[in-house]
Amino acid sequence: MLRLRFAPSPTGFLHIGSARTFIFNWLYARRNGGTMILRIDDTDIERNTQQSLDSIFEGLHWLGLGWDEQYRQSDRLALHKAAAETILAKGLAYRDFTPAMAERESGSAASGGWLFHPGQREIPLEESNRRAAAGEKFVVRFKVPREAVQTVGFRDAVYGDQEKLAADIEDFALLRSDGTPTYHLASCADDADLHISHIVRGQDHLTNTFKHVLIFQALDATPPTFAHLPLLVAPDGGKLSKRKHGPVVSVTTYRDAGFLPQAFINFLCLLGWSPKDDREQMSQAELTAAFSFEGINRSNAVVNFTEADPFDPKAVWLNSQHIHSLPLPDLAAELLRVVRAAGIAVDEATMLLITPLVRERIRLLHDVLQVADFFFASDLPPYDPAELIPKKAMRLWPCGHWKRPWRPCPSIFPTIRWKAASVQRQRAWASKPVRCLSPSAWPSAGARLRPRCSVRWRFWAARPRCAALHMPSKN
RNA sequence: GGCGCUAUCGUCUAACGGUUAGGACAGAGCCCUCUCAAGGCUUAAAUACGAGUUCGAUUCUCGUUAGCGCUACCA
Repeated sequence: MLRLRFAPSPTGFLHIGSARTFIFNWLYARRNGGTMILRIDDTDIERNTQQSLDSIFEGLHWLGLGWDEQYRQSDRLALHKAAAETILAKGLAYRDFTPAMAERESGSAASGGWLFHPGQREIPLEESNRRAAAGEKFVVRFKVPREAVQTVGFRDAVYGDQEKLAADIEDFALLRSDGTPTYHLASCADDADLHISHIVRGQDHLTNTFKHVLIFQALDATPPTFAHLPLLVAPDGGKLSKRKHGPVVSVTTYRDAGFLPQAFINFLCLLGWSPKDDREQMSQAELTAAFSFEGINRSNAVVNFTEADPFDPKAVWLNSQHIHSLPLPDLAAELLRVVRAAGIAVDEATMLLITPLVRERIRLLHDVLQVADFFFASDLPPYDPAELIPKKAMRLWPCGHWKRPWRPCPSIFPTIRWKAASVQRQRAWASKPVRCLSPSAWPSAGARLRPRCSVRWRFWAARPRCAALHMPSKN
């Protein structure tokens, strides 16, 4: 049974990178008939905010993809603690009584490469139990096996086989000194309990996965399939952060600027994933049908934006394409919502009349407020009548168009003109020098070429003439 | 510092080891056009660097460089 999960933590608004992770999880689940689970990873009580939680649900609801099951880690603390007890009882973890502050000083910065606190690993279980019962503060750490096990490995569906020396993995914490589980423990315990089959998440967790594999093994659970996604980064290659880049990294900003959710999803999918057949505009059904881990790229993708132009131009273009292909009544309904939200009273019938007039002029839904403002104004600003084209200068042509009389009607003349142009173009192509026609001009002259190569070369040499034949016709 | 991951036009990306390195966005030009769009056509623009394997490397291997990630009682 296929079970996928998206596990955001409510420590900030819904980030576009998180949204993409959700979308990829969802696409894989829907593509293969799996179950989509939303799990709120709220183990960090101090940083959680209700506002963040609201932002996450707001964003996810706008995307409109939905999920099948929903959990909250804070409801499952007993499970996490039980998991920690199990690992401790097996002798695969130990209590570390080092005070929290001392660690910072003697930690990674000074020695460079910190693995564990000396002496803590070897404390006998009886002494450990006694000190814990006496009320001494401790952290439960995973006892990374460094003698028996040489390497930890797993196969990533995107990055391939991964292996790491156990000697390079530090003894990470499972339980904090206040008894609450850390992310690593809570996440793995829940993934095992919920029978998650595929973990699709950001590449920032790639090196954490070695730790997670160890936890899964300690819990006698088979590790799920992992698929890590390349990260979304800012134009300077750095991390996308709200503090540095403002609201452009929040999903709700795109909603409020007039993006269509399907266009936004389309855009995010094209960042780090490709259908490999040059398709750009894709519907939700097409995306679902085409999605696979093989199409996922391995390098980080830049989201292009500037202060003057806060949205990636490609996202805006995709949005305009989705607007063009949206049925008129649907688009009218969307625009009506936007216009009414701006405090303008319009009825549906009027909006339906305005929509075809603005459809090709708007790239974001909110552009309608500028492009069609004169429809909503009760009195127009003053203008120079000389700028207007007098009606009598126009003439109704047989084809049904209003045109100036001295200009030919487009449906009568262009056929001939286009033909002329086409002939000219063909001549231009024919006169263009075609390289590599003779074998002596082939690269590495004299080298033995396989037969199929020469077939290819002939095809390429013949291409210009084919191109002339495939010139699009006017109608 | 240690460990890991990555590297194709400005950006997103394509290319069984054999292509004139393809497409899209953004840019430039032309056409269409009463305007603005939309659309059509054209154009400029890339395999980070250095070795190796091979008849042949964007593709495989190694090194260098650069970027990113992890290295928390954050997630």
